Amino acid sequence: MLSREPARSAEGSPEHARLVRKLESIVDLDEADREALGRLPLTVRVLPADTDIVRQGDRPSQCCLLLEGLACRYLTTEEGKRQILSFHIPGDIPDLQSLHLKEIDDNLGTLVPSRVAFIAHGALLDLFRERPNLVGVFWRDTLITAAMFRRWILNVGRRDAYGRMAHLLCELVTRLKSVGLADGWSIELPVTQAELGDALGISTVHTNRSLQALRADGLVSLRGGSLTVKDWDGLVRAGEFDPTYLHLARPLRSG
Amino acid sequence: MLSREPARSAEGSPEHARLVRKLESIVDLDEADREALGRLPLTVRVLPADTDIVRQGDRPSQCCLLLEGLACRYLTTEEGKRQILSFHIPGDIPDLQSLHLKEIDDNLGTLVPSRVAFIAHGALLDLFRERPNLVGVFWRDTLITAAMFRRWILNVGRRDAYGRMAHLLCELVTRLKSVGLADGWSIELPVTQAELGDALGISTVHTNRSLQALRADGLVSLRGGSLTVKDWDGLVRAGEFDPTYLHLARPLRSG
DNA sequence: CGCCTATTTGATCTGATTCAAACAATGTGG
DNA sequence: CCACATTGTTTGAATCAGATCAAATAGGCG
Repeated sequence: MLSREPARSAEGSPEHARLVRKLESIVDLDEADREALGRLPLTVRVLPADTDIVRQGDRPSQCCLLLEGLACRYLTTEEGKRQILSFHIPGDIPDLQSLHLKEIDDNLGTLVPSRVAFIAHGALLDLFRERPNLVGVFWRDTLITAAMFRRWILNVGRRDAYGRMAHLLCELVTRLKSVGLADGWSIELPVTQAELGDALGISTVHTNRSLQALRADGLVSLRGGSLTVKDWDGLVRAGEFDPTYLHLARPLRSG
Repeated sequence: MLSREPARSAEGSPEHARLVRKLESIVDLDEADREALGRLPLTVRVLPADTDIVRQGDRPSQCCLLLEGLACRYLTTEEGKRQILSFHIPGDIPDLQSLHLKEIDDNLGTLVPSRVAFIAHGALLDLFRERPNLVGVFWRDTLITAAMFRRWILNVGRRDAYGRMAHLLCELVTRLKSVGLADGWSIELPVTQAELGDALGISTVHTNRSLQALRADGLVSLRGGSLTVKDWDGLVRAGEFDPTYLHLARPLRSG
C-alpha cells in the first residue's frame, strides 16, 4: 500500500538529494561519495500522521530515511506518559542505529503525513564496502544524534519550562536551516502543544503558558503549524543555545 | 606526572583484559579480535577525584579507557546547575565519539581517584584497518551509549524522583554485573548524594529523601560508597527497568 | 451546522526546591 | 590522640514551579 518502485535509477533523484544534502550539512563529501550515495536503492512510501515506523522489540532489516514531513522518537512510562526523545526532519535516518543494534529499543513514528524511503541494511553495507570512508560519515551522524540526546537531558533535567522551550525551538530552527528547509526566520512546525510538552517533559497546559510567555516577550510567533523567530538573539539567550553540539560542517552565519 | 610507559607488550595485560571484557559484554569477539585488541598501545595514568579528562571545546587526539574508578559526563547551565549525563565504569571508553567529532561538546571527569588508559586515535584507526569488523563493535558501543541517553531522558522527563533513583540504580547494578564488577547484589558506588541528584535532575535534599524512601521500602541499602540491592524485583518495578536497551550479549539471569 | 481536536484560561493541589541548621563522618595537623 | 576543619548526610519549614482538574473557546472539516 502506498509504496512505489525502488528509485535506483536516477542517481540525482530528489530523494537521494535530500540525503546528500543532510550529510553535507555535517561533513564534506567528494563527488565519488555523492555518486555512490545516489545509487542507494530506496523504496519510497507515504505514511499518514501518527504512524509508527518501528517499535520497541522490532528487528528491522532496513533503515528509514525521512524525505518529507516530521517524525519523532519516543518512549512511554508504564502509566502512559510519553517522552519524545528527538524530532526528525527530512534527510534524517532516525533508525540508523538498527544497523548495529538488532532489537529496536524505542519507538519511531510520524507526527504528520510523511514520505519516507527505506534502505535495506544490506545496501548500506554494500555502500560501505564500496566507499569505506562513508562509514565514518554515518557513524558521525549517529554520534551527533547522541550529542543531541545529551543536550536534551540537560534541557529536561536542569532548565525551567521557558528555557526548555526556547532551546528546543533554537535547535529545530538551526537544524532546518542547515538543510535548507527554513524560510528566512520561519519554519514549518506542524506539532501540537501536547507533542511539544511531551518533548519537554511538561504538561500540555504548561506548554501553552510557556509558549505564551515566549510570545509575550516577543521572541517567537507560532500558529498554524508555522514558527517565526522574532528575536533570535533573545531566543538563544533564553535557551542558552550553543549550536556547537550539532557539529555542523558549515555553522550558520547568525543562527 | 603519574604516567607510565605504554603497555604495548603483554597482549594479555590486565588493562587490555578490562577492555576486552567490556566489549565481550555487548558483542562476541573471536580470538583474532582479542589478540589485536591486546596489542593496542595504552598509556596508563592515575587521576585524582574530580578531575576533568576532557572538556567542552577540547580537540583530543586520543580516547580514554577507564580502568579503575568511576567517571561521569556532564553539562552545566549558565547559572551553574550541573546535569550528569552518564556514569562510566571500568572498561568504558567514554569519549570514543571524539574519533569522529573533533570538538568535544560536553565534559568528562572522574568522580573518584581513577586509573585510565589513553589510546591514540591513530592506534584505533590502525586497529580498524587490521580488523575491519571491529569498526562495528566500537560503533555498536557508541550506539548503546546513545540508547542509555534516551532512557536517561525518559527517566528525567517523565518519572518522579523515587522512580528515577530506582531506575538509575538498576542500570548501574546491571552494567557492573555485566563486566564482572558486582559482588553478588552489592556494588561499589562511591558517589555523593549531590552527584546522584545531578544525575537525576533533582536537588540534593530531595535525593536524600528519595533514597530514604527506597531504604524504607526495603529495596536497597546504601552507605559508605557501597550499594546493596535488597529486593531486586521491587527495585525493577519501582524503576520500570527493562535492560533491553543495554543490548548485552548475554543478558544476566535475574538482573 | 455539528463534531472533533487543539488551544486557552482559571482554580487548586503537590512534588520538589530552597533556605537554614543540626548532625555525622572523615581527615589533618599539632 | 584530640581539637578543629571540611565535607557529606539528615531534618524541618516555607515557598514555588509545574501538575492536575475542569471548563470555556477556537479552529478545522465533512
